[in-house]
This record gives sequence, structure tokens and C-alpha cells, in this order.
Amino acid sequence: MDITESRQLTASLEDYIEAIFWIVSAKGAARARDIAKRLGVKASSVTGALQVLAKKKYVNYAPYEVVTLTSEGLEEAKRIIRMHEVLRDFFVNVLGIKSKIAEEGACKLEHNIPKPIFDRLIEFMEFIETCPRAGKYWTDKFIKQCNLKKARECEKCIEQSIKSFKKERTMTQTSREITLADLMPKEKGVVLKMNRRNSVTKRLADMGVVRGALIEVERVAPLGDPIDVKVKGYHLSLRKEEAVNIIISRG
Amino acid sequence: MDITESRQLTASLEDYIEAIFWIVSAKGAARARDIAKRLGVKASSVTGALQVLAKKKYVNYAPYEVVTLTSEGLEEAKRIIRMHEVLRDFFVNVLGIKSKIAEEGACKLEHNIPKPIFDRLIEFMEFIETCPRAGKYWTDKFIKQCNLKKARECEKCIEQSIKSFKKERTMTQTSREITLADLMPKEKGVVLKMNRRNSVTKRLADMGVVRGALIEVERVAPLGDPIDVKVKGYHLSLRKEEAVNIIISRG
DNA sequence: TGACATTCTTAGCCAATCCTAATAATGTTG
DNA sequence: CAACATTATTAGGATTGGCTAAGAATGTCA
Repeated sequence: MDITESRQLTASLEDYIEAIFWIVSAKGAARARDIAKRLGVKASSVTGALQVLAKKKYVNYAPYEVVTLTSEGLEEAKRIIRMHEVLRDFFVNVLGIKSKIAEEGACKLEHNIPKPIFDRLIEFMEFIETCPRAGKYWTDKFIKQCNLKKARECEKCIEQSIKSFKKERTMTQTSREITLADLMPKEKGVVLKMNRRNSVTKRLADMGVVRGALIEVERVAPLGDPIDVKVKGYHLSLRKEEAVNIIISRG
Repeated sequence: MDITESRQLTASLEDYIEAIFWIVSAKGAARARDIAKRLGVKASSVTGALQVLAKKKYVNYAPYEVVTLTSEGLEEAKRIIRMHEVLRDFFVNVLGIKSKIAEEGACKLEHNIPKPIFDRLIEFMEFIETCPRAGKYWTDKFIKQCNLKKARECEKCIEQSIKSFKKERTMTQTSREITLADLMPKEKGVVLKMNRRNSVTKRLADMGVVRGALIEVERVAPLGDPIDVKVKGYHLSLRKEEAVNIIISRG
């Protein structure tokens, strides 16, 4: 029953992993002191946590050395950060909470969200962003869509939304198919079709890149490759050759 | 720094208070065993928690005796349960989560929600229930309304909503003012006006009964007095003489 | 390079929250 | 009412996650 032996993470250990991720992102590697400062604890507490995390193989750690995440640690960090960001986005973009409070709130809640609620929250946020309806009729429809797992009604809804968005957006590529590679940073689109079926599209499907999914371009590298996108709260980096196979519709 | 001495409550102690509240509601008083069973802990853990809660004056406790909440404990219980219910309602009514998972999720999160986020969540849920719009325009409006503290735009929105609801609801008291006392259980309304200003209306205002607030009738006693209502997640019991001074509009 | 400052680890402590096992009180029933 | 069953308490232990204080390792600079 010794938690030290298992892969399990407590809320507090997740906080350490998250902190290490950000420090490593910013500075290449983390020192105990950086972690202590970021989390507001004493260095001795950090040492203890690092020893546990090292035993669980989430961090590369040796006494008096700098700390980095193992690949497992990185996986965990990404999972935690995704939770955090989805919550924060919900607080900021939907509830209109100030970003500082939203950030704090996301920190407190990120470790405790049951998966089905988390997933549904993402769907809900996407629904809000793509469906031009409201009121009881609207939430009912959302709920029905989620429960029945057939997106029929909502596809109509999304398409309608896309149409009206297109009207607003005058004369931009209305005649030919556009792909994910055509989007500019900050633009969003709804996936209409995945042109090829192979291991790459399968991996993308696992991450949420499926028909009907809302996808947002975050950054595009100088030559249009790679393209960083956000889908269902995941941050993905796609090759341009993958992106051109994803037919989308602006929205 | 000993928490035993202060009024402060840990998440776990809040769980005990909540459990005691429900058991007392159902059976008049709680025994250690009931609490242990409800929370899935051993009786010895319950004894420990009860001793701490008794020291903090949240429960009436003596060894080998039944347990009840003090008035302070009751206050706390209500606060916690309100958190719980608002979260659960959000999960069920907005996200469409199954009630068992929603219940579990509310339990996990109820102790950690920052107040501003909690308050805004309630506003958001009310907005969804009263405003017949959707899409970005719609959430933008919601956020603007919350931020600017002037409900102008949304009042229009609410009135419009009320109008369309009224159309659906044929020939019911469309010509004269209706008050909270006219609503049937399960009916909802939006507060249009508070007819008197006195200490009672002030207390109601503190609980969220103000112009524009969504109010729902839960139960009405045989002679129409008292009336149990829900506002902003609070459960209130109003005298009929108070209710007739609250002018509302069905919605 | 040696002295001093900073950083990190170790060791030991405390509080919260659970546990088990033993014991005490209370309830039930032939 | 005595024996047995149930329930509650106490005592003692584990785990988690923080702390302080002392000392070891590392870094800096005259």
C-alpha cells in the first residue's frame, strides 16, 4: 500500500510536476529553490517531494543537481496543464472572471474534476462557441446531443452557425475547400472531413480531431510548418502535410 | 496555529458537517455509526472529528450521545450544501451529466470554489435560463452585463425572454401584475419590483432577491404560507405577506 | 584560493486524517 | 437479568505534507 511504490499522484505532487514543467519551459531546468518559490513552500519540502517523484520516475533528480521531467512526467504535466487551461478558459471566456482569480481557481480545482464532467465541459464550451442559439431550447439541445451521441441536430446547428459566420466574413475563399493549413493564428474552424485514413489520422482522432470538432490555430511557424493547434483542450503540433488533409470550415 | 482552537474548517470537517445535516434531516439526530457509514470511514475517525467539531462549537456532542448541529453548525451546513447544489445543478442542468456522477463531482469540488467564481456561475446559470440568445454575441453580452454591473442590455433580453415565454403560456394572468405568491411550485419568475422597503426586503436583497433575479418556487404550504423558494442557490422560506410584495414576471 | 553567501539536504517535529485493535458503554433478547 | 451483539471510545500507528534548524555542497568574489 506504499504510495511511493505506485504510479499514483496526490494533488500536491501534481502541483510539483506542474511547477517543474513551467520552470523547465522557461529556464531549461528547475532548481529546488525555483520550485519552492513558485509553490510558496520551503526548500526542504521540495527536496522531499522530489525524492518521491524521482522514485515514481516522474522526474530526473540527483542530490544537488537540477531537475527535469522524465517523459512520463511530461505526459502527466501536459494532462494537468490541460485540465488547468480548460478550467481557466471556462472561467475567463464563459463566466467572464478576471484572469487572476480564474488562474487561482483553476489551480484549486484542477486536481479534482471527474473525467466525464471535464469532457462535457469542453463540449459545452465548444457548443457555446459554435451554436447560434440560446435559452432552454438551446441547452436542451446541447444536453440531448451529448446524451444521444448522435450529433445530427447539432451538426445542422453548427453548419448554420458556419453559414452565418461566413456571411459576416465577406469574400474569403467561399468557393473552394479550405484546410487547416489555410487558417491564420487565432482563427477557429470546425473539422468537416479528414482526407486520409492512416496511423496519423488515428492518433489525431484520439486527441479529438474528428468530424465536428472545433479546432483553433495557435501559432504557425515561418514556413507554415509545423502548425500549433488546440483541440478539446489539447495542444497539438501538426505537420503541414497533415494539416492539408484536414478539411475545415471557418467558424 | 492549531486548527482545533479556531473556527476554521477543513474540507474533511465540512464533509462531516454536511453528512450530519442530512442525517439529522432524515432521522432527527445522528449517531457516529450513521456518519461513518455515509462518509465511508471508520467509527473511530468519526469520534475524532466530532470532538474537534464540538470544540469548535459546530455540533452538540457528548460521549455515547446522539449528535446534532448547533446554530453555527447549521449555518455552515447550509453554506456548504448551497455550494454543492449549485454545482450539481450546473452539471446536471447545463452540462447534462448523469446525476450520480454530478453528485460525486459536486462533493469533490464543493470545498474549493473561490467565491467570485461561484457567484458568477450562478449568474451564468440564471442567464442561460432566461436569455433566448446564443453564440459569441450571447456570451459576450453575458460577460459585459456582469462586468459593467448595468443590466440594461440584459433586462431587454430578459423581458424579451419573458415575452416569448408568455406567448407559449396562453391566457394566464397576462393583464394584471403577478406576485411571487401567485406562482405554483416548480414555477420560475424574474423579480420585477420589490413593493416595500424595510428590514425584510433588505434581508431578502442580501440573499439575492433583487430586481432581475431569477426566483423559483419549491414548495407552498397548504394555506399558501410559508412559501419555499430558491434564489441564487439559496433556499428561503417566505411569509405570504412578504411574497405578495415581490412583483414578478413568469419565466 | 580562502572566506563568506547561497542553496540543498538531512533529521526531527507537528497536525490532519485516516486506520486497527482493545476496551467500554449501550441495546437486545431468551 | 445475564449473555451476547452492537456501537462508541481510546490508544497507538501510518501516511501525507508541511515546518525549522543544522550542516553539507556549491557558488562568488576579493
